[in-house]
Amino acid sequence: MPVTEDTRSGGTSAADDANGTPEAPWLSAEEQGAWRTFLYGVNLLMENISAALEQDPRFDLSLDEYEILVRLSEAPGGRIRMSSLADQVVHSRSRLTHTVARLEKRGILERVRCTGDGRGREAVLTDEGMALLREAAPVHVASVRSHLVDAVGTQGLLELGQIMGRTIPEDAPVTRGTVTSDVKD
Amino acid sequence: MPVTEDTRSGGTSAADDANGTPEAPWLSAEEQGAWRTFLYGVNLLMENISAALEQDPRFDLSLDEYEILVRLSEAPGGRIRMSSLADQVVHSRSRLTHTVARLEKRGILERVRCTGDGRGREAVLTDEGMALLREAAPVHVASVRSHLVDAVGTQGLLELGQIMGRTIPEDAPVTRGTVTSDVKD
DNA sequence: AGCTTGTGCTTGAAAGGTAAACTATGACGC
DNA sequence: GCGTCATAGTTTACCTTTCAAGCACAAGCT
Repeated sequence: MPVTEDTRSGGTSAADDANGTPEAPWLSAEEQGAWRTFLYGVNLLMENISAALEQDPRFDLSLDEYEILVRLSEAPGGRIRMSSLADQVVHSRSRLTHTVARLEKRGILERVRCTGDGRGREAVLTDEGMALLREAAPVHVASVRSHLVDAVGTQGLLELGQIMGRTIPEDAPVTRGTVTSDVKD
Repeated sequence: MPVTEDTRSGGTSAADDANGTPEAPWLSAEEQGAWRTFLYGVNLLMENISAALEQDPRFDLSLDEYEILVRLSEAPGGRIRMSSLADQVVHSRSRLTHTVARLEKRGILERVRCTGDGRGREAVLTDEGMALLREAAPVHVASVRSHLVDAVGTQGLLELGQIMGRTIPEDAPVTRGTVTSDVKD
């Protein structure tokens, strides 16, 4: 006896009837199925893509750590302020502090004071970090290809980016720039 | 100086030139942007949707725990074998053991021996668990609506499901059934 | 029966993540 | 310049996940 199932036939899931309660606007069976598939697919995809990077003994980088390196490598001067970096990779500040501390211990990046604002810190990619990233990048890209692009095609990937882009608020950090150029909707 | 950027103009990212090395078939700028947006969007979305459930003091359920309850509630007899459940929610066996142990301690489910195979265990949803799920479901659905469906529309959601479905292998557990019924591609 | 191998799940320690308190700096009012 | 408040990061304690054994039952062999 499913809990999250809508009984209304195919419908557009309108706001609920006019009694007082803020009644649950359930998802239609179709929506529900799509959401489940999406969630399962994303979980599996992330699992696979993380694994590709982690299992390679040359790196010892999680996908999250890799993302940090990528962001840094693309930033001017290879440096980004901690809080901004945290937002970009969607981590709590605390989590970023821990992760960056580990990476710093490995010599992959450094932390320096912000000039002009003594409170802030910037993470700066070291040459070793850059070298590691250069080694890891092809492996990562290959796994994105094999697990995602090969399955859904370039068009599918562009659509995924296009649609997910619509969930991202206007004032979100970075990313939105390169979203879509000439995808015909 | 970006590491993961393709220099070839707009291109279709063909397999590489004929020298020996398994050269990295980079992503085009478009693909790259889409992947980034997708990744960022998914991270943010999961963050938001988890938070909605976790912040409600009535439940104290992570999204992963919630997913476990949903799967159980939909299974015949409210029971699923541990390994199958692990696959369905994309957790390691160890992780599922720990999580289920915690849920069991809270009286939300029970673990019983499989009849016929003494090695296996089944997780069984208790009445309390079912009650909790019934309470939590509307909250979860509401957050999926507000963070995803309201942003991308029903059509967008169906497309997400459709496309992500293509990344899921044939022999994957469950989910694939309800993927799409009459989405025109 | 008695081994050996395989499978299903659990355990326990270490690594990683979360949440709340804490430190250090800057900003503002007076 | 001094008190208050806000902001940026870090620290600490606790909880969760991972990783590498480990235990229990099943299955096959001889």
